[in-house]
Amino acid sequence: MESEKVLCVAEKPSVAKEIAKILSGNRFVMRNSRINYIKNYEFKCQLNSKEVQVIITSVCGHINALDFPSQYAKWESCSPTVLFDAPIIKKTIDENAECIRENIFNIAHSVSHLMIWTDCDREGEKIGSDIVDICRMANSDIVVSRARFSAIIPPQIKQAWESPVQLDMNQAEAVNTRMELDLRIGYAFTRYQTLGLRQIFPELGNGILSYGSCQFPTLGFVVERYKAVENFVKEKFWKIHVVVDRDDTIVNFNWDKGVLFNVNCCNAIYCDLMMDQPVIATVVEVVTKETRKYKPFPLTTVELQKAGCRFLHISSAEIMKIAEDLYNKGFISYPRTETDQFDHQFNFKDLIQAQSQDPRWGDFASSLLDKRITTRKGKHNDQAHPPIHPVQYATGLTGKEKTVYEFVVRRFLACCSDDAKGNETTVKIKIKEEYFTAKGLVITENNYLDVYPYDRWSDKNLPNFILNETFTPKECTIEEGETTPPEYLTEAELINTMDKNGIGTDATIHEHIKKIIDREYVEKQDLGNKTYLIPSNLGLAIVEGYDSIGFNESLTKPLLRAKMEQNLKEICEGTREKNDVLTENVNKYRDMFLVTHNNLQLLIGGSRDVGENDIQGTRGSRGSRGSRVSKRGGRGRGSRGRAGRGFTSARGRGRGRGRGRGSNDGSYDNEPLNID
DNA sequence: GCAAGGTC
Repeated sequence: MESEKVLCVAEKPSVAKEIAKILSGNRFVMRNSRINYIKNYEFKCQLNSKEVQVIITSVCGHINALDFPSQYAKWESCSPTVLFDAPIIKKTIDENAECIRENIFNIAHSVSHLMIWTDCDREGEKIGSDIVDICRMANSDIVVSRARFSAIIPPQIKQAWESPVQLDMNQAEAVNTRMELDLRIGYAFTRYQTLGLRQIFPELGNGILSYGSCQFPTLGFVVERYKAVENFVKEKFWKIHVVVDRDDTIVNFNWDKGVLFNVNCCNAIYCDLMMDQPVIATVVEVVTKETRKYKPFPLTTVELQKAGCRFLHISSAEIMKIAEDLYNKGFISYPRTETDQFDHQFNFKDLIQAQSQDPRWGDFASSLLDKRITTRKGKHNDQAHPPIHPVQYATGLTGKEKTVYEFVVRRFLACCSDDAKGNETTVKIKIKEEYFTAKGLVITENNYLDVYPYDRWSDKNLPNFILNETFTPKECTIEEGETTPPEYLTEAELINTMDKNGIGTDATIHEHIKKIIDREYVEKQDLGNKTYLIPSNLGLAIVEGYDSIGFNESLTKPLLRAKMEQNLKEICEGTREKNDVLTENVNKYRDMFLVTHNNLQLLIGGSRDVGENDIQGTRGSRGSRGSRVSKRGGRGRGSRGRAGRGFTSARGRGRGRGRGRGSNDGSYDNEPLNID
């Protein structure tokens, strides 16, 4: 009797290949599909002490997407509000996805079992459920199971093969919900904002003013920091500073009280200290203890992007492109991972060995080979991918690829090394009743710092002080200072903030940042030797406009997305139904849409005398920064006095044919939008 | 032409 056939489908080609290698012991037949990067791997394998025939293939991320039926495709075909309730259709993403579907469909005819090997996360369950649908269409009797693995290494994969579980349909439903909400809300607000603002500012041309539940909070973070800088009010402070000259070394002692914001208070203390001359300081504490500079955590996508901006001066979008290229060439591991801990069975030695031939870090790598490797363990594990690490020694790389590969290797070797160690000495002195402290550092072991130049730690020389000795300081002065404003947001900080607030995923954070730049809501500016993200007039005006409407839950803050995420989690946990969450969220956003529409004057001009001051008018002082609209020329005069027109739909009132009602009397007629 | 999420 012919043995049973099992079809295994992974989320991406590289995983299909790895699983095939592991389960077949590298003895498989590889067949092409109609897409050159999708391969089918065939071999025989034991399952429950029976021999089965296995075919492993993959999809390439999502197969299906949601869309509105074609009659809604034209922006003017309906009022944007209709999109909150319009029917939605499921379709194959593109022609490639169609070929991938066909490949699976054809194989499914001839197999009895289907095993899903997509990533073990929410999106993976959804992709898996789409694969099941395809296979059931071909073969309604197919027996379905799901492999659950926490890393693509032999023991985990073998374990997953032998003890499969069932797909988690709750998670798939959560993703279906997310897809539908993102589509409805994103399209409705985007069309509304775009068509409406184009009416008011024709110089926007064909520019799109998009709304998205991730891109708006991202923009919000940039604006929030910008305003914190602009609105910053300096405050003066005073402090007492002690300088000691010993053994030809100047030692600065910092006041334990830090700074005081009351000059009289500071003066009183200072006068008291200076009353008896000469001033006598007594050493009350000399302590030396071992200190460490911790080696880095294993590398995640978010950390790679932050490091790219900070150390390598490469934007997050570009570093992801480069990392994906390095991955596709087989030099580094999968670059989209949240995992910051290596599996305890991870094979470090072979990977370190491979690096030992390099003239730059080879000696360091060699020195690790006879040591026991321990790495720091972060708190994240996506159950699918290990931290980013080099998988092969690479030669012949140039430019930024070389830079990024070098970073990945050095980071990996740093993780495998030891913390840097040193001795920190603290000297505390007392003058009357005031205490002052100085610290020194002697580095005793560089360890990881030798291979990881991106971190800095340096010796700080401190001469000898003896407990209870007394001396007269060289100087004891009162100093005035003032608080300094925060800096504008850097891309690395933005990535961090998005990550912490759950805006976007490791694979999409950089896309959202790129999007708000492409939309000209935000621009990059070099100040000094750093690059900052600064909102354009347009970005600032939109955020201020929405914020001035005063929603309970701001469209430009992360909380709204967080609540949606919480609802999705409830679907995953089985405590809420998809339709329940859909209805609640669609209603919520529809309400916000209507409130927006009823407060157009606030959106387009804030509460600042709409009709007289347009957005440019209120932002005039910042015009020199080269905003979207001013760059396109003539926004100032051209749009002045037009803002009061309010949002109007393009339909029924073509551009330039407006009747101009409501433009100067502050009244708004919302009817023309046709939002019914 | 619009979203966010996968991935090549």
